[in-house]
Amino acid sequence: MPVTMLTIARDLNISVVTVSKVLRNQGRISEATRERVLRRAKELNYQMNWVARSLVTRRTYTIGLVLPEFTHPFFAEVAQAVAETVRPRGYHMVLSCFEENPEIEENEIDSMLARQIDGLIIATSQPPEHLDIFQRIRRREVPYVLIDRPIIGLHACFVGVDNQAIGRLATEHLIDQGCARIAHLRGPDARISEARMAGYRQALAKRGLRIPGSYVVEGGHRDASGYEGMKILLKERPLPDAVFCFNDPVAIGAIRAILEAGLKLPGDISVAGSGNIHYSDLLAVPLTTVDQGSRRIGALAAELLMARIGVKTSIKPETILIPPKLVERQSTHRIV
Amino acid sequence: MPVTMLTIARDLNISVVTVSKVLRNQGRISEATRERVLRRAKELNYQMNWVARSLVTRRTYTIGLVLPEFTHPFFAEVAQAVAETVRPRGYHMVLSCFEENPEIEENEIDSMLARQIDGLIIATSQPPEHLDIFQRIRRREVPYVLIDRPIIGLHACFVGVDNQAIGRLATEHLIDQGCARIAHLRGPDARISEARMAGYRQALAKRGLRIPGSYVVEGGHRDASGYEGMKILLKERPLPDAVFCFNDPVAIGAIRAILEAGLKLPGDISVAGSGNIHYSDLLAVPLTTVDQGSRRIGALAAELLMARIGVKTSIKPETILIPPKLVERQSTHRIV
DNA sequence: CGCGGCATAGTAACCCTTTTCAATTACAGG
DNA sequence: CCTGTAATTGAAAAGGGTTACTATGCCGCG
Repeated sequence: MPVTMLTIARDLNISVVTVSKVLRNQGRISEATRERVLRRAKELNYQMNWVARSLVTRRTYTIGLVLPEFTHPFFAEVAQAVAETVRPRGYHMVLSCFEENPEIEENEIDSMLARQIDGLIIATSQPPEHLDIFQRIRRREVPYVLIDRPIIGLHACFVGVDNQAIGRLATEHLIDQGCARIAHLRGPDARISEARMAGYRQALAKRGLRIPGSYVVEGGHRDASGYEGMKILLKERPLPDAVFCFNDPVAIGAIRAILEAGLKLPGDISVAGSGNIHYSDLLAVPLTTVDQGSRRIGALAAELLMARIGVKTSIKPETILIPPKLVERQSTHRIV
Repeated sequence: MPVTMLTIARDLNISVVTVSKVLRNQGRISEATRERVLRRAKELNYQMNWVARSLVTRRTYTIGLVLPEFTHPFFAEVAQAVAETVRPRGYHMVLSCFEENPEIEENEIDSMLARQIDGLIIATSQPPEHLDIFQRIRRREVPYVLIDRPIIGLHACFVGVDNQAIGRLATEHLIDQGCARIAHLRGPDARISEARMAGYRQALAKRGLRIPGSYVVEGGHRDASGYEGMKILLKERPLPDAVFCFNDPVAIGAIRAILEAGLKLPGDISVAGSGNIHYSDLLAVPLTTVDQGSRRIGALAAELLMARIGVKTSIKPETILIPPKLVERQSTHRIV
């Protein structure tokens, strides 16, 4: 019932091969038949069956984007950038969200591989001791690039932000504002969180500041854990005069806790986050943050991936670190 | 090179048909061969080629989600809900973002159809006079459900919020708070925006309030146009004492304009939005808004679609209107 | 007149799986 | 020993394209 190349071929008393060649603009075809084919195709409203084509060409013109969640503005922006980069080149993007669950992530990737996607962009949650899935990707010879969360020792492309620089940038800024008792609400136990904390410590060391160990509180990556973490910090004596937060949601949670405690912000405590999420300039207190260039990460990752699709010679993996940029707002204004 | 059913079949000296049957748990197969096949498949790490399967079954187990943008929190939440609903049923989601451009939307949908997706969820930008694309979808007999933006007269499933109720709810709330000069920053010229305005007018009429026509300002759907629109409203005399905004981003823009003008919020002017986007309780002034149940919209649309995939008897289109819920926050607190 | 060369069209095989239906085997019953 | 039935297995044909190679016709040229 659906119109295929065979329909056109029979109508015109030619072979499907000729139709195929015309439709792909490939091979020597006389102008006359080319036009007949094109016209009939339009009349019948012929649409290529990409599944059939994919079966033989082994290209689906579809890439997979695997993210922990979309509702986090950072990932939403990455996704949009990837989609926009990839669309003009005729690629589709299948999107999967694994809710920070490594098993779901693994299954989704396997399932994408089974569907023969041409490439993968992944913000992985795999622990460093369980990297099977990447071997499986490699065995299939599907190019992939990691974003946001690097895995050291994995011979793979990576596009992300320089997390240590984020920690340095934010902390130095707080020091520059006159803060001396700078606490840190760190993220979940993972590479990123550690890098940011390393930057934090580095900045403190460079400026000769010593901070009690209890000033660093481990938490999650959402506002709820920022709220809880800040409540712990608020019991510290002496009270910190600044907090560098793992990311903006955590900072937002922290701000809520601070304001609830009746403290002034800025004034009693300054807060800096990271991510520069949309609307962070419209919060209760406009948030000083570090921009991670989420759109650039998405666009660059997509371009890197495109460049690797279809080239047999496995090029050397590439790592792109986007330098972060401080965005100064009210939450860290100097108290005069 | 890749391991296929044929690889397994040859290894075991049986036919691919048998392998296929085992792998699908279908047809009568002796326990002995079933186990041999399963074991060999695991040994070889066999992965089904879904493209090949799709070609014959005409099912890709992939649905398309077509949105104007992901960075808008509403759509991000919808997307996440769709993904989570669809994943446990073995479906993938290809996501496309058309940047409010009807032509891109059309192309993307066509291209998804060519890739044989099993169903579509669309937040369309097509003008009511140009509905070709929906005919094309229908001709392919691909089920689809519209979300967020209905098209009257199009015999199609729809899941969205009751926009008129949103306008009523927000406006009545403002009236209850003692406001009498209630302005409206309406959205772009489209059905949604009109419905919300209709609800706004309805509430005013019901309470016997008359409002000058200049109190309604047309704009876009982003914070920038809320900012501009509010600046226009601020020139009105008498000054409005409340604004019902098309959505939260517009409300956020309006708040910025109000605060910049040195007015008190709430106090001089109350602001209500719609959407209840993540973080709207953490804004400079926590925003009273109307929750649109974005997650429910995504989940219900996905379920509706799933229910229609694979059933030949084209069921009657269904319309689900989610009743909105008022979320009261500081931006409309009664001034005592 | 025969041959090489070019432009165009077509044949057959293949991509990997499912589906339909026929073939084979085993076994019970007459 | 023959027949009928049930349980397994397999052969062949899709499904809609692409690819490599072959066939055809026409031309100019030695």
